[in-house]
Amino acid sequence: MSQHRPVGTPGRAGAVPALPDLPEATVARLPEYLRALHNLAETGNDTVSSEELAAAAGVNSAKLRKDLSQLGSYGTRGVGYDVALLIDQIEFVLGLTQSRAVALVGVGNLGHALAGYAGFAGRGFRIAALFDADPARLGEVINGLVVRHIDELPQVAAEESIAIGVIATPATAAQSVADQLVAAGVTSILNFAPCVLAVPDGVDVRKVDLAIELQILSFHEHRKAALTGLPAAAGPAAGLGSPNGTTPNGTTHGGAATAGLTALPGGLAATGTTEATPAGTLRSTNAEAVGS
Amino acid sequence: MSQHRPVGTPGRAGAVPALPDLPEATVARLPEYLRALHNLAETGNDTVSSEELAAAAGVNSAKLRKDLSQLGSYGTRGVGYDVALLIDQIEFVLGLTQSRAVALVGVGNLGHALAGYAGFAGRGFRIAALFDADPARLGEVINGLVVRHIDELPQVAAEESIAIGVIATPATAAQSVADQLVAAGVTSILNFAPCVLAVPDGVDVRKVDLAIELQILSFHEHRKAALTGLPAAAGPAAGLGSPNGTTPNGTTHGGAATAGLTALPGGLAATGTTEATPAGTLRSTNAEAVGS
DNA sequence: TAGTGTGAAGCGTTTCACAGCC
DNA sequence: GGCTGTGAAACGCTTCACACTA
Repeated sequence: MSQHRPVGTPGRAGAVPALPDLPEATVARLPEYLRALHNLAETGNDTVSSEELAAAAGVNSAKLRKDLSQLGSYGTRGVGYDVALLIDQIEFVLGLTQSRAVALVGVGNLGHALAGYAGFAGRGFRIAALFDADPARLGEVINGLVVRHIDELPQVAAEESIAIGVIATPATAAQSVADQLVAAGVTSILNFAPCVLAVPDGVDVRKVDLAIELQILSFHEHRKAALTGLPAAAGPAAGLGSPNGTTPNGTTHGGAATAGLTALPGGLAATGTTEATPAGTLRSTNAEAVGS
Repeated sequence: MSQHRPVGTPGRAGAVPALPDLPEATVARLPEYLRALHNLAETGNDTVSSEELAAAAGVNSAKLRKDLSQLGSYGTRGVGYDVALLIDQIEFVLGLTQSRAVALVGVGNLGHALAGYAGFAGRGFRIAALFDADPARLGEVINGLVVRHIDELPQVAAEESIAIGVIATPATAAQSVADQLVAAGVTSILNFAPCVLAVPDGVDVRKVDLAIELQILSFHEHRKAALTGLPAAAGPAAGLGSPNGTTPNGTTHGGAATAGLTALPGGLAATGTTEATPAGTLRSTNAEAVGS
């Protein structure tokens, strides 16, 4: 494996060269590397060492090198990585050489924010259509897009070649929306509703749940309080030790944070693609929601 | 370890009994179990088997049992778990017996949505204060709270005993905000800005980045397309196989999804608490933002 | 009989340390 | 000399399978 196949030549997607079987953990970090690389490129850097890039992405250099080597990366010993080249490589692997059309369902509180989010276009995504079931919201124009009824999803999805859907509805509606997305040909779903979705094989689901993120932080607060013997939050940064120490668990206190999971009882926060359950089963009904 | 210490008696937090050293992966799943349990309680269930609860939470029963046994759980062989008791246990471990005050910084697009999010109160959190640096936004009332200038953070944090901060500002402002939060005594941060934060030891950071979530989904789309030989998205659900099959990687296609990481180049999506970098270093400057 | 609790095996990920190359 | 690429060790998490118990 001294020269792992380059993963395919960036530039034209279409020849679709064999994609390597990247570890999920690596895939999850590539976007972070990509962001760091774009920053470096903007500040005029042509090359980076694994040490520098790792610092910018919040990981250690060994991990970064191993991740990049999985791509059959183009580093130069004694020098580092070519920033522009690496950007192309990663964008190719992530399938970002084409702009992907995304359907957003649920234009409530959160849905509005997502629809207005500027960070998509620059990252390879285009919100192609907005949907909702609430008649009161239909016709509303958000960021230049009209809110359509969810029944129009099949046609629009076909017209716009939509393969990715975002669910920002209340939990009660999420499963039904997921079913409709799948029926319309969507094969990847980002779910902001606080519930578990059952989808057929071949469909990827990622969950983002804010409340769960906060609850995980709460656990650590609780632990810290238990350790110091203080019941509540202490005053301004009292005994903060030396910068960055890594806890056995991988949970790092201090330093740049990155890693873990999430899910929120009525909110946001993200988990990866995983686990299987008897599809069609469970249809949890959580009152509070994110969207409308 | 036939009878792992019960983790402490739920009810009064203050005696602060020794919290067990839970694996991060377990901690990240507890909130999901909790949500599932609340759903079950609402539908009148008094007890659940590991099989049922696992299905409702989107994990397999072995994992669930192992997780709950870490808490020194109160299951009954041949019967299952007492729903109410388990809820108490998990809420205690997560430190949710008290309502935690949260400071939200950045009331732009996303910040607004978060401030108006109803799912907090019911989950043990209370947004106690809103901050922004933009003079145009000061004084604005969102959901009953006035937007204050970030300079007021120290006083307010002390008055309200705020230990958790949420950053929903542009990436350019995030590090500075984090520094101010830490200086005000905040020891847990949920970061929605697409950048790596450097914080002192003892402070936990979790990152939520929507664009990264989408990019991870994009990778899977890319892979699926490469496998089927189709360049773009196929039409409506064509050859979807049997429900739920688990891929070697842990990445599951189909079935309920949960797990992984996230981070978004200008957006949302969550990662866990982790990794360390030379604190104080890097201060990436990413143009596009989330908040104002 | 039904279902929890848990050693032990299996896997994936992280970290180490260094060979190899520029 | 400096830095990448990578075997191999270490670690943590997941899954299995079954002893144990209500």
